[in-house]
Amino acid sequence: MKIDPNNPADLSAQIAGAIRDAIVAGDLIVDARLPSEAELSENFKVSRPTVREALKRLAAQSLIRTQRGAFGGAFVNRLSFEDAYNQHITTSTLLLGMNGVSFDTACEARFALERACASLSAARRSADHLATMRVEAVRQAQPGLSDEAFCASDVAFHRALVDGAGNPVLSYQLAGAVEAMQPLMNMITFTARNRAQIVTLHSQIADAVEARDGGAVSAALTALEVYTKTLAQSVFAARALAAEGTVTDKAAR
Amino acid sequence: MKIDPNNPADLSAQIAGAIRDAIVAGDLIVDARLPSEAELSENFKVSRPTVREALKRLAAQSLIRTQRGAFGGAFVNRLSFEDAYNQHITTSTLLLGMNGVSFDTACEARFALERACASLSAARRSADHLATMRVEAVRQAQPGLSDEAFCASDVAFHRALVDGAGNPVLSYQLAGAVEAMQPLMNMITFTARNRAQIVTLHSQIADAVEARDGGAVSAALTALEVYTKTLAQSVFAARALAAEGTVTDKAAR
DNA sequence: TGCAACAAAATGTCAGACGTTTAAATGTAT
DNA sequence: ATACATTTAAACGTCTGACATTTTGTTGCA
Repeated sequence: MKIDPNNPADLSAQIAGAIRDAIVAGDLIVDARLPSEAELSENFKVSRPTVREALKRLAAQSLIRTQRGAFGGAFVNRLSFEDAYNQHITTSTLLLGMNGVSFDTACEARFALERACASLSAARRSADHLATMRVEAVRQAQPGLSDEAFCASDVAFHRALVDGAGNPVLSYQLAGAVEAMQPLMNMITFTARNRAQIVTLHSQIADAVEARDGGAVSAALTALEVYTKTLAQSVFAARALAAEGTVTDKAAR
Repeated sequence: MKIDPNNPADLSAQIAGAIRDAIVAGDLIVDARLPSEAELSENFKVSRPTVREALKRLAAQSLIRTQRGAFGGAFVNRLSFEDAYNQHITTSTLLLGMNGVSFDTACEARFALERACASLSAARRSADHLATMRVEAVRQAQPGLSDEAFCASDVAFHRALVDGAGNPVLSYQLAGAVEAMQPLMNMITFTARNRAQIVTLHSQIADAVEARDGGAVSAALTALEVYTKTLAQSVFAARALAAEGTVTDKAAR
């Protein structure tokens, strides 16, 4: 694991890679303590700042944690579901935002994945999950809600649906799809009628979950997907038209 | 964005967080150049090594890239699907490996997500995707294959199925679920009969995809899920029994 | 025995320096 | 004036050495 080709570039990246490989391969188990920075710098024949940069890279991925003081040091971190959630959400959000992913594509992926949870959630959801869904649906029906708060509640609703499946791996995977959509959803201005329609569909979903009818959950999700897409389409079309108008206005001057 | 509380801990983490927020919020767009390390260290009132540690954290998440030389520096990186794949796979693999996730839980999540792609892939797959699935199924039927190679081919097969849906967001999300299962699958020793059964189910899936019958794909996936679970169960049971035997042997001495 | 002071180990941070890479600016020759 | 070679400067990559801070363990005293 001490292998370090002498030349090409970025020693800290090479060192981080070597340690990461050791962790993934299981050579370094959870809570194992890495050698101190001074020892690492000696082993790898590099300076301490270089070692530190490598360790920071690993810390950024939650692969290690550091502890100060005597008998402190860097320890292999147990990657918690929460850390993984957050990383996944950040990555997914940036991926959608930076690659010109269309609303339809993201929407399709999100609802396809959510339907994957439908029958499991219908079968296993606890009373808590159902209650959360009901609470969020009520919140969404309140008139004074800002668009951002509406979207946040939407995420919470779907989160409860997904968590109802009782499979943390599924929840983790879905977190990226559901939460990463929020910036795209926030671009939409919802009219009162839009919201009412969405709340109706949410209530249908909750009803189906309450009845433990996976098929109905799936169908309601599909209806919501279709409605969301048409809604987005009309909003974007209106916006494009407005932009066109602005251009025309400018040209007319 | 220059805000930096004076005290608590880990300046480099705070700086990395501030820059990351600026990127996620869109204040720093793709390919924008960050100030030089010297300028950043002046702005944040910290030393250059500290700034560098912060930048390495961001580089570890593929949020920035650095370029040497005049007019070089740190630039906001366009997060590619490939970078995101790899990060997601690493995170997912560690998450499963470190948290005692049961085989059944991971398996359930994987197949639930894969079924989410079934109808889309049946409808949209190209001839290439189908051909890849056929090739991998043939490869899996060859006798001399090692268990690792068999599992790798399994991943390639399912990868083609998922990619057939033609939705890169879906492919990205699924990559974590499918590839992260491989270490768990590698723990299973497949008999010739096991493999034959799996190849049969893979062929059924390919047939259904060829016929563009999403329902049949979904059903075959479910059959494969059930078979995989029973297979794993028997393998683990046999292994537990063997361990028990060893203990008994030792006790008998 | 119990508590306080001290020592040691480790990370966190800083300052300054040198090497290397790269692109732009400059200069020279055709 | 253009083309090419040279110089220059900006920036990152790395190193050395030092100090600050935090935490733990141990010693010493009451």
